[in-house]
Amino acid sequence: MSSGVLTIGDLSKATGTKVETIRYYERIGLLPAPDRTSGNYRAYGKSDLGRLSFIRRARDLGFGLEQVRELLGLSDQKQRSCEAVDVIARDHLADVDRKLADLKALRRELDSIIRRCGRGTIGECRIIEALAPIDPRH
Amino acid sequence: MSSGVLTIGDLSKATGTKVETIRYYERIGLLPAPDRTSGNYRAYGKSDLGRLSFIRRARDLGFGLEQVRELLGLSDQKQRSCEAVDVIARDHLADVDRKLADLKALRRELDSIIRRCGRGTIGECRIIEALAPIDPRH
DNA sequence: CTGCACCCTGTAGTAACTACAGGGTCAACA
DNA sequence: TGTTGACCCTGTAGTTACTACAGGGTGCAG
Repeated sequence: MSSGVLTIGDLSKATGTKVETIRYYERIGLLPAPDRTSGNYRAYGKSDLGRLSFIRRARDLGFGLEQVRELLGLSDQKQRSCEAVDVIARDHLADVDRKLADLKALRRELDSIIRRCGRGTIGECRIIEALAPIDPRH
Repeated sequence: MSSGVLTIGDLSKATGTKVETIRYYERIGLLPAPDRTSGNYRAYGKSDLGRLSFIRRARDLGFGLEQVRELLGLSDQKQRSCEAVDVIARDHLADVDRKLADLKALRRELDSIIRRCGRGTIGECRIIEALAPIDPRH
């Protein structure tokens, strides 16, 4: 495969995405169906690489596929849709902050359990009682 | 339903868990099968509430169901040597620390997106380009 | 010309729920 | 007493975001 043409395997290696996942993204319309070679192989270009990189990165940041689709749509129509992107990102940030706080709390609890445990107070490892406040969230 | 007995709906409300999810947890053995009333309703107690609270909290923090199962095992096997418990707990602590680092990094990214996007001049929003570096991760 | 790595389609499996369908139970209210 | 209406039951099938085959074709190196 010469010049700027990439196989699905090239895309896979370049982005760290499994080949099956790339085909899946095509199936659900996140990636456009590429041209085919004479042997029916998918022939990708540079723009496909960029688009897939974006998808992977957004997924890595915890955006759902529908959110990614929305973000891609916003960038496809090169209008001033910055506000919409901002809303999506802010929404996600709030979620991350909540998880961060919870995780810090869990870390503290786990750490104190380890300290109690290490000192040999057998039978006092009450992890559930420590970690399951009756306080319901959501 | 009088005294300390809770219906599945009570548990659902108290923990923010869907009724179907509670039954699912029972099916896969995360929650013990509770006693039944004369009308075949599930009758839960306080300890079930605590256990479910813990499961939800751990799930919310990104632990998989198998990890949750292991964490629950920490508290169930109280007669176990403290040293063994300590090893498992430390392992989970490492896991928590990794998640914390990931989330912090994610938070930074999102925050920078929002700052560039929300405050930036409309029409200079290059979020998609910013999010899709040719640099492949993983 | 024969391996072998790679590609193709299609289907089915995974985790962790979530949503019905079709029916039973229970407390309240007229 | 009867009848709503909210709640419960089991069982099955759908969802999200992949992942893993099965069964077969392509392309290049030796």
